[in-house]
Amino acid sequence: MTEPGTEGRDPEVVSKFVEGFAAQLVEAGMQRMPARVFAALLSSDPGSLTSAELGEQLQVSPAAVSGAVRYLAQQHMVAREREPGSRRERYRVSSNQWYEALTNRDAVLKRWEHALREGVDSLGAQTPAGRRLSETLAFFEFIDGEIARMMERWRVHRDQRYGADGAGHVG
Amino acid sequence: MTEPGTEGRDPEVVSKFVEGFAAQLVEAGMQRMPARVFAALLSSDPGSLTSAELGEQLQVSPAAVSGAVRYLAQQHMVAREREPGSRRERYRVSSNQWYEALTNRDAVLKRWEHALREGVDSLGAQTPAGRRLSETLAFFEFIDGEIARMMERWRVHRDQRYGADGAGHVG
DNA sequence: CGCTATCTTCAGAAATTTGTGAAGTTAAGG
DNA sequence: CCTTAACTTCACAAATTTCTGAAGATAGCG
Repeated sequence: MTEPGTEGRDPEVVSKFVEGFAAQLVEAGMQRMPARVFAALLSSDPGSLTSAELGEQLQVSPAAVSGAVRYLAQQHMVAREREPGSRRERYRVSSNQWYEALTNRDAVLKRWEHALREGVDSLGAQTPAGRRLSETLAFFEFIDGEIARMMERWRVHRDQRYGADGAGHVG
Repeated sequence: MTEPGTEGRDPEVVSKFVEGFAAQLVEAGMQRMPARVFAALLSSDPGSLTSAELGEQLQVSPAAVSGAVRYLAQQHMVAREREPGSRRERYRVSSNQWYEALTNRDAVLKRWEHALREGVDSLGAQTPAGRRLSETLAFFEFIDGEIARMMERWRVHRDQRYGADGAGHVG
């Protein structure tokens, strides 16, 4: 029987999930390497891996890992942490990671809204096109506010389920 | 010589919005040509253009328009309509289009959820990794339900703003 | 101080994606 | 039916993206 540590897992089973889930992310628009790295981290037992471990598991160069991790960090999809007393770095995900990423997603929405406002101004608020842009803008503004409230509800929901202090959940 | 749908408008102003907004969509992960076509439709006065009009405005071949429109139709981002008494086709957007597209987005979420469930099963629900996947799955299931209710609230909000029968808004 | 483990950057090869011209298909109109 | 306008498909060329190996930078450790 296998220990509940990283060592006792069937690498092929893990790899099958990693590649399958990554493929779904790719299909939804994510770049391939970031998707694979994220899936690998998500399905690791400690929730974090080093650059070397990622490179070995995914069979890619350190450079590829470096690029993917930089991208993921920018998107708030992974946290980088320095291992104390070592020059190694660990890349970490939590089960909460999508919440974090989505929360920081509204920067994109804000830019869309800005572009739409410019469009309304330059095409004329009274033109048919201007009105369409304006209504589209209203939708995004609505969504914007809703997402914030939705995330707050998720926090409550999760705390009820896993405990308000986070004890007993994976992190 | 003004094109239908661009009468009295400064093509350069229109183009500036189209390319700017398309660039934002591209940055968020959308393919370039679909993004440009969508932006062009959104900022047209009639809310619809023919293949030829799109090709001319964006300076691309009919083949490129065809490909972009097929993609957009699959994503529920444009509607195709046959012009009666003509062999021409019109591609249409409404200010409501993002609502439509987002509503149909949950097919993606469902596939993610499916992949995560497989992961929980194959890695073991009692392992740390399995628990993390399980909690991630719970988040998506929560989001799933929330989005449906959010869209219903948008419908109500929009009807209050523009009238329940849709009169007076751009379509 | 060097030594070396570790990550990052960079130029270029390889793979993928994207857009074109041309041929193919479909259907309106005579 | 035949012609022809209009969209679609396809093979290929061009542009872009992605990944690698190698060189470079950084920082712990002796």
